Amino acid sequence: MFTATEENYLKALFRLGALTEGGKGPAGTNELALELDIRPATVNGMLKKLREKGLVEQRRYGKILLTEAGRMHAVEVIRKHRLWETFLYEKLHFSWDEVHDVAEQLEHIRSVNLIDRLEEFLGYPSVDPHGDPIPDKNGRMPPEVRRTLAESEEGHVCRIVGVCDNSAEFLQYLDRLGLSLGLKMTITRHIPFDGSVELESAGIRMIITRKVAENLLVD
Amino acid sequence: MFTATEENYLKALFRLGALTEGGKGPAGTNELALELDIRPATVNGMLKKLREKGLVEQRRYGKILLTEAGRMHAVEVIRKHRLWETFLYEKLHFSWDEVHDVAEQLEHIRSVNLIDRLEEFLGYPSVDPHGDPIPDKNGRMPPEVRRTLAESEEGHVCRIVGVCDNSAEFLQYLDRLGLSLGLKMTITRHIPFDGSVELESAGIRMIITRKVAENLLVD
DNA sequence: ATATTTTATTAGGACACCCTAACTTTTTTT
DNA sequence: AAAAAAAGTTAGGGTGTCCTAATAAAATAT
Repeated sequence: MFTATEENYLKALFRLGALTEGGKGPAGTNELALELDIRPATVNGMLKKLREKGLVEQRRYGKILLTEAGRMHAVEVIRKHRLWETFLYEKLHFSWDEVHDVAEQLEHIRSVNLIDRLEEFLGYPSVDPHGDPIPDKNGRMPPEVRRTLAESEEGHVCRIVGVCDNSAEFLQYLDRLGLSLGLKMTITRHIPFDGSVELESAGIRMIITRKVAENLLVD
Repeated sequence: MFTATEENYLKALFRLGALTEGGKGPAGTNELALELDIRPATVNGMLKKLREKGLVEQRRYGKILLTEAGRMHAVEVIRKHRLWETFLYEKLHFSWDEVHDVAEQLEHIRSVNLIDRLEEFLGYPSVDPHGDPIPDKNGRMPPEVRRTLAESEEGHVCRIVGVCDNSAEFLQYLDRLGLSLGLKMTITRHIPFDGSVELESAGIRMIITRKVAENLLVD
């Protein structure tokens, strides 16, 4: 049906919010090229193909929008990616920052049954190891409740459910801080001076910077 | 390192026994083309590339031999294929005849850790769902004890551990006969007239043809 | 409103992998 | 040993995905 390359274009467009409703609004050729790390001229050619396949709408010199078919398939690929990430993390004990690159390959495996059976095997998870929601087989995203640690109230007991920044740099830094997915903690204090957050977890007290707090999602 | 296409060529050569020691001996361009369902002219070009990469040895108009590097990589791909097949069969409950096509894609996923972690997760299996041995991470095949049902002695109690013929046609036929991997049975009688084998399993008596018996591996 | 900058597109080329048709070399048959 | 058959190779194309360089259109700044 679709090549791995085409799927990557759709996924990137979805990430950029190339949807009519909500999101950051429609994307342009250059923006997409930047996201994919592919030259605009190449992207331009590929967009022609995606238009002809009815996955994308775009007028000459105009912005790019995913069609309903395009959006559906993008979500399908995202679903595969997140389920594979969950598998790698939970079953094969990959670390938080290792899962992405492998999932990037696994998401393109074509099989009628594979992904639904994987989902069943994993026990129908609703979020991946980064805390991102996993769409169901009909393309529906579970309702997302994203509150960052920075927004959480003092005295609140919560659990890390995800991150905003998915870079290996950030994820490795979290590991060094001893912060990992699922970690339960108490927010001891918000420090007004620089926005740092003081918290306590497993008897250990620590202070994390505002920037880290803003990139940690909690329940 | 290697493309999926190159890996498929190496795998096919290994299957054809393009090794100095043992096997069916070296393969030719046409034979390889037939195995891969690719035209000889195309195969010829690809062989040039594999020669330049040091994976294959071949003189003009001569037979093809895998080099040590070529053999090692072929075995690595076979290892991946068989471990994925085991995963699909045991964990995701794919049927015997469904696993191959998906494993054919999964075997090309590139990752330093993935396959070793998968192997650990599966508990270091020594054979795949078809009864074929799974090479270890150093490329060594476990000793293969392949006895077919046709060669088994009367009165012997054994278990189906694999098949010789991997075609979907055969595997589906086995399903219809109620024969599946791991099935325990007693060989009641060898019928000299046509080579049929009478057996008993879970209180049910059945007769299978010589051809089927020759394609069933037992322990 | 014109000049500048940004964005989109076209033109022309490269590489991987596949094809058919024609040709050459080797092997087999007679 | 010559003819026929089989196996291997070369020539010339096609598609998919990428590139750089040049050009055209749109958006922004002056």
